[in-house]
Formats: sequence, C-alpha cells, structure tokens
Amino acid sequence: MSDFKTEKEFLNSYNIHDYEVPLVSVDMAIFTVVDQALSFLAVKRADYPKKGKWALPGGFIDVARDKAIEDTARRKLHEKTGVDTAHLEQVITVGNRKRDPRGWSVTVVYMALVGSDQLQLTASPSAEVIRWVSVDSIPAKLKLAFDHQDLLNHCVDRLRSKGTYTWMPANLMPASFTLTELQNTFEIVIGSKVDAKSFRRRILEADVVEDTGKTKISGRRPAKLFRMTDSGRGHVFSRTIEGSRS
Amino acid sequence: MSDFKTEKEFLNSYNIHDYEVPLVSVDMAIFTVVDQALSFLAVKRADYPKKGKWALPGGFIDVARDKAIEDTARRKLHEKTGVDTAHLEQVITVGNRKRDPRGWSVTVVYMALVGSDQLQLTASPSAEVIRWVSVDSIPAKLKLAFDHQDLLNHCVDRLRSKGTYTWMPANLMPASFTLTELQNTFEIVIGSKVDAKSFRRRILEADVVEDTGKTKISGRRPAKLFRMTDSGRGHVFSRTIEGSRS
DNA sequence: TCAATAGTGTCTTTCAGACACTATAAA
DNA sequence: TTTATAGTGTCTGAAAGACACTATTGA
Repeated sequence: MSDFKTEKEFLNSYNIHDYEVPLVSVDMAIFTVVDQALSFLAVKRADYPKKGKWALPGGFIDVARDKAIEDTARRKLHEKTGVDTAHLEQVITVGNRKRDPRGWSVTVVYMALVGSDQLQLTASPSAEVIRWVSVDSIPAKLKLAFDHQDLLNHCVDRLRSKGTYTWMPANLMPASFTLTELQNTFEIVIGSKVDAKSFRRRILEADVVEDTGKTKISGRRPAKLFRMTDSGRGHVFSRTIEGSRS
Repeated sequence: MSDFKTEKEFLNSYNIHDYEVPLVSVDMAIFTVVDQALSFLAVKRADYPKKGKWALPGGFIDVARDKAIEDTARRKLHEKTGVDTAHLEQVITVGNRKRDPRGWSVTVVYMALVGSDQLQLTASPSAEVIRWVSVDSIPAKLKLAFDHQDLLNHCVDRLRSKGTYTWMPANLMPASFTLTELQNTFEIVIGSKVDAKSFRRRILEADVVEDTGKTKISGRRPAKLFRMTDSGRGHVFSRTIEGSRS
C-alpha cells in the first residue's frame, strides 16, 4: 500500500475499479404451500447468461437504489410476488470462481415464506415466465441453472430444521387458519406426521396464536379459526417436535 | 439489456468494470478462552481506512488466489494465528451503503474456534499489532472500527446460543481434556453454571468423547483425560442445557 | 344414527435440574 | 485424617409421544 498522510487523502485516491472484484448478487428461495406440497418460485431467465433456463429469482445489488442487502431481497420479492411483508431470512452466502461464467461471483441467499393466500404472481418487467414448483419433484425440464439447486437445498434444509423447533412455518399460513390446517402445514414442512394432541398442546401453551372467535365450516365439526399473535412471531420452542417415535 | 445471439457472445462483451459494484470482504471473529474468559482476536489496522484503529481481522477476496470464500477465511485465519484446522462457520453477511467510507460494502462474517493450546500469534506481513480481548470487557481504547462490534456481537450470540444445544464449544478445548475443564469451557461460553451430573450424563451418553486412558493430576483426585471423537464433531443435542433453573 | 372431522384425557417416555452422596488422591 | 476435587445415585419436573376417548356437525 502507498503511504497516505490522512484518511481523506486515501479515500480521494481510492477507486474500486482499480481492483479485481467479484460480482455480488442476491438469490431467493420463495416458499409457499401449493396443493399440499412445499413449493418454491422458479423463474425462466430472460437474459444471458443461462437465457431460457429456470433459476431462483435474484439479481444484482443496485448500489444506487438499495441501502442494504436486505433491500435488494425485498425488492426482488416484491417484483416477483407483489408481496411486501413476509418472513425474510438470510440463509447463506456462497462465493467461488466457478459458479458463474462471468467470473468470481458471490451470492447472498435469502429465504422468504409467503402465505398461500396472498400471492399474485406479477409478471416481471423483463417478461420472465414464473411458476411454483414442488421442492420434492422438480421436473427434468426445470433443472435449475448455476448452482441454484444447491442454494435451494440449503434453504429447504434450514426450513425443515427450523420447522421442528420454531414457529417459522406459521408464516406460510393465511391470516386466519384452523389448528388442523396449521398442523398440516407443519407436517408438509418437516416431512412427517405429528400427533394432534402434542401439536395442539405445544401451540396453545406457547401463546403464539389467538382465537379469532370465528369458525370455519368445511368438514363436519366446525373448527375454530386462529390468527398469529405478534408476540409469538419469533417464537422458539424449548424442544423439537419429531413426529412418530417408532 | 442488449440482444446477444449466443451466451458466448454475451460473455465476451461482459466487463464487470462497466457496472457499479460493491466491495466484498471477509471478516473474522476468532475465539478462544484466555484466563477463564471468552476472547476474540483484535488487530490494529496497519493501513487506511481506520488506520491505527482496532478491528476484526479480515480482508478482501483475492480472486486470483482464493477459489472460494471459505479459502479467504482460512487464509486470514492462518495469517493471524498460524492455525489451520479449526471450527470455521459462516455467521452472517452484512452489506450496506454506510458501513465503509470507501463505498457500498459487503462483508461475509466467519467465526472460528481455536484451542487455547494451539495458538502462536503470527505477526502478519503488514506488521499489525494483534491481541486477544475478552468479549465482555473491551477496553475503551479497543473500541472496534466500522461496524465490527455489531459483527462480533452476532458471532458471540450465535456461539452462546449454539453452546446450549450443540457440541461446538468443545472446539475450544486442547487435544485432551478433563470433563471438568470441558464443563468449565461450556460455562464460560453460555455464561452460566451447569450441574456436573447433568453435564456428564449428557456428554457421556452422546458418544462425543472417548477416554484416552490417561489421567491429569493437578488438583486432588486425578481426572480422566478425554478426547473428541470424530463422529461427535457436529453433534446436536436433542434438548438445550440451560444451567440453574432458579 | 352414522360418518367424518375437531378436539381432549391421561399414561408413558425421555432427558434436564437438584442435590446428597461416594471415591481418590495429596498434604 | 482432613480437604479438595472427581465422579455417582436417584428423585423430581417439564414437555413430547401414544392412543383411546369425547364433541359437534351434516347427511
């Protein structure tokens, strides 16, 4: 390094373009439950590289527009789904020389959970095609570009794992829901059946839901409708729920 | 975007320096236990910006040398401590417009745990001054530059939290250790006393240590020396340990 | 009244907390 | 023989699993 006299002098002479720098992007795994299956949002790439291939939604940080990385994530989420408020969580950052043909590339991966009621898939400006895909049965045609399958797997693992000891999967629910519907969503997320009594005990004792006073009539006996409490939003249970022991 | 005919044509014309890109760095919270206190490694910055201020060790990705981000982290770890093998874990990525005076900056933060026996602080090439600092009592003179105190707090929180349900803190131990020493380290990490019987039961039933056959004579009754098992390396306990209930 | 779904009672199991106890060495 | 530290026996308590049970509706 040269020897500058002051910080100001140093900063005046500093130019990022004098250095070999990596690309930085944000990629997103946006989850919801569609037809009883945990699904993520896939987009067909409208531009090079990997034009026409399916991938996770994402893009570059707009240093003029985005104040912080999370803004980039929220912007992308809104562009694709029209949704603003949702559970948004940073999962991992992957960076290496190989993952993008344009060169050394870093991507910050976020996971978003959206309620299956609140989505209205917005056609993005670049007229990309967009669709929900079940995480367990991705058709051969939808093989994801770059290392996006790895990134997605990371997010799915995190979601499944947190599903056993946090309240997180509740963010996949609509504004009001029955406990059976909630249990069903948890089962889809963690991938195994859980006992109704244990599940209800856990939820009701944790103060994470409140009765709306309404009921839902669909099957035979009407079911009470609940909503999430604000206080429960980040709840972590003291033990994991595992499903059947045998 | 322009309309290229092929991916190759697109890539040939692509130049990262045509875009406004953020800086990308790696910062590290390197932990060990010194004098019964959880401590991290602080370095006195040898260059601008923030020359002369204390900070977390870190630096830019060397796109020529580092194949992947973790290589950058391992390189920094080795430069500062001379240690190669250690628990290394990505904690968070922070990126925003404000954190670095050079401009929009992203840092990928790693946490490393090193055994208090295996360190030999290497003077780094830029002749930085380096020292261990207790995380709970950082002297005013060592106020960290940039947002490094926030980054450190994130790492400490993660370590404390994982200390209650994983085997992670064992990576702070020397190659062999007594269960009392191990318990002591866990107590330092999680910040509360734990019951000896509960602790031993948990550890011994989890198959994460094995008897070395040797004993350590220091206090009165000699204590058995154990070592970590390889199989236990990533062990997650099924419940948290909390320390005293009252 | 029966089928189907909602919701409960209650016993067992697992593992942490509490704490009194025994064991083994040095001085 | 005392004292300090290592290490154990065993009871209690909290929360999950198992599963049989009751409740409420529509057909």
